[in-house]
Amino acid sequence: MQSPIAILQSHKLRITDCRLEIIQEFLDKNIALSHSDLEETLKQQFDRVTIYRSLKTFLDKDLIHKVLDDSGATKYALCSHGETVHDHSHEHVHFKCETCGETTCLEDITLPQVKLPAGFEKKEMSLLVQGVCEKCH
Amino acid sequence: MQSPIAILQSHKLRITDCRLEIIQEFLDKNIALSHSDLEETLKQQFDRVTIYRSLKTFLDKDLIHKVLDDSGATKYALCSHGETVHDHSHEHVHFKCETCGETTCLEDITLPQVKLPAGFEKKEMSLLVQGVCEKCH
DNA sequence: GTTTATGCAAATTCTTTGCAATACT
DNA sequence: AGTATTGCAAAGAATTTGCATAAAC
Repeated sequence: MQSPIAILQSHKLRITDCRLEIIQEFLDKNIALSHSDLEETLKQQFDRVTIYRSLKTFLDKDLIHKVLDDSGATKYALCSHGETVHDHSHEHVHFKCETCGETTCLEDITLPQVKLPAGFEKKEMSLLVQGVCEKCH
Repeated sequence: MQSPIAILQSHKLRITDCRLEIIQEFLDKNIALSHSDLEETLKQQFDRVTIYRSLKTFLDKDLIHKVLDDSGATKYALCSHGETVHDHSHEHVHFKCETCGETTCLEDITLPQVKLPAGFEKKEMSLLVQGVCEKCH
């Protein structure tokens, strides 16, 4: 299905060890990851800066997106697990477990229309639900 | 209505200049503020650390809450502007303007019920809408 | 008078930048 | 070969901690 190499190629990015491992980690874990999460878990040891720059590049190329988090940590997740890259789901729904701290994407949930006050233009919506996940019950 | 002194007293907190000014700033601006926002705008010059600790104390006492932000900055807003301190506090709806960067609370909007997958327990929900506010149009 | 908050110094963590060396296409 | 990425050093934010002084109750 989705291989790290294919993902990089489809975003016209050069294939490097660091990038491959980061993407692999996102695919494996399937939860939102922060820079320090990656720094700790990547098998190979990469420079902190390299990981920062990889994340920035991925953000710029819409390969990952930021996931809201209340802890102050900046977390990221892969965009559109499926194939539709252009579809640009500007709606993000995530669940963060207060016990284990893991943030997962709730794929199936669609956000209702929100009617904003006059003069406000909506471009993007993110819903973060916090509670306890099934693993921690 | 809501005076900084009354707010501190009702939360059983000592009344100090720094705390009063921080609360006054939240009341005046009525937008989510970060530590550095406060550091820049408070009339009196307080130590960075004092502001950090005031915010932490306010968080602990549920006088303020964190407001989600994609920029990495940790922002805060007063809890329950009105008097109703009951259940509504567990739903936050905010609008962040991509142009001016200001985050405002959308009081009137109520979040729809979200049905989580089995095993997930919901405790809190935060919706962040991003776009352009009326001032920036 | 006791308790709590403040200011200062300093330590940590988080993130960015410049530059030469290296790897990718 | 030419361009982009990496690693290293170092700078700059953001946040936390310890301790003596000062302020609040």
